[in-house]
Amino acid sequence: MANDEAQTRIQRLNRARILDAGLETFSTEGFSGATLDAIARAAGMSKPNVLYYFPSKEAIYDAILQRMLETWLDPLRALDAEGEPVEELLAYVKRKLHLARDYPVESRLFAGEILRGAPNMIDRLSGPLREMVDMHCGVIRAWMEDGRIAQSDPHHLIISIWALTQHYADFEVQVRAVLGKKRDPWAEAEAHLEMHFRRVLSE
Amino acid sequence: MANDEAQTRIQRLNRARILDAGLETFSTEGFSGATLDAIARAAGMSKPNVLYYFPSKEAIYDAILQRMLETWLDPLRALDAEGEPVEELLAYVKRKLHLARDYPVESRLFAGEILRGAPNMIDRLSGPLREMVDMHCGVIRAWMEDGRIAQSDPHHLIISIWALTQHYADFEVQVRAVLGKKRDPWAEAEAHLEMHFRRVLSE
DNA sequence: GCATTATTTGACCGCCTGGTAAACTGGACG
DNA sequence: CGTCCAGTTTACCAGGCGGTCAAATAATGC
Repeated sequence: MANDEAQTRIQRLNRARILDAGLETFSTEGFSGATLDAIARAAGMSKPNVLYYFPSKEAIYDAILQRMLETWLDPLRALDAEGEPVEELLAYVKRKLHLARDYPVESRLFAGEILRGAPNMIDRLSGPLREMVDMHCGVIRAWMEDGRIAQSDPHHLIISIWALTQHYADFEVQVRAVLGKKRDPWAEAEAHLEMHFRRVLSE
Repeated sequence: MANDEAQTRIQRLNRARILDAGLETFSTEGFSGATLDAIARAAGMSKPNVLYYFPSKEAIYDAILQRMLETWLDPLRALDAEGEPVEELLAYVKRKLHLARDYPVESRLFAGEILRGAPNMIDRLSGPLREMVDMHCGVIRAWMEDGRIAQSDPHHLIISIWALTQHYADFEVQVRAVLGKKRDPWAEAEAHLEMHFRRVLSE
């Protein structure tokens, strides 16, 4: 038998196709609403073939969450302690907003999982994610103590960035409904958030 | 036959019990994940009895959404144009935050419906809700033109209030995971948001 | 009391679901 | 050619789903 690591070209391809199809399906239908048939159809293969690559529906879901957290959150790791604080944080907001804009599907899947109480993700939240946030908070707190940005709770500052950027992706229908059809939510959001956080951060 | 309006005491009671049970079930399981059996069990009656009061699962869901929007959003209608602008808006933030804190189930159901693209709510979003928001924006815009609060886009200001307050309810698991077990998200959120918006609104 | 109507339920149906078994395909290697 | 095996599919199953029906039970009006 092949060992764990060995994967043929076709295996990698089909696994990826299933994960892509599942991402789309789970994010729009929810975990219960998504059916294996729908995922298989979206992946362009038969249902048993899907189950040839993954042991169960939940295994697909878990694999999607894992892949997402590994790749999706990557641009958020950097927060340069040596940079100019305000510009550094505004760049962070911008990166996060673009992440939400360019990967709304991932954003919604993430939101859906958390809405349900994060049954398949809670350990990653209080593990890796929390460490990342705590690291950021260390940098931010230092900036605050040096008087380079306004004082506030670093954790809640991060939370507010996440809340505002995610909102434009997750609640896009509501945002569009409230703004009307002729406006461009994402462009406006970028301008508004820059000004918004400039005020929040300025001493 | 009884006309449309006539409802016996027991009808009102049981309809309400079903809506309460459905609210709980739908918000934690999602529309597809919630089963009529689960709703019936939560309401303390048999499944056919539930379907005696509502023609279908979706009818229950719609009725819940309607009741929710009518009662849940009520405290947000008021925005006194005669009051002191900053305090008026901070009071609005506080009301919205307490709404999220005291009715997290409603908040999550609302969020879940919007995540899915608001298939059963889109008309209410672009109708009544939008009118309410536009009204608020009128008051806010007047305040800005009088130079009583800082200039920004009123719609996005409202959106930012909604985003930040909803986030603490809808993403409560994540907030708790990031903050750690010993902290009190809601108390901290209230303090942080007051300071946050004071800065955003101050000239 | 009785008749009538409103409410409740157990039994049931057809459909769809996640998942399985076994057979089939096509290329690699001898 | 035949063997082998990763990859794929057809046929299928047991259980759960939303929903129906007819019969039983409680209220209600007289």
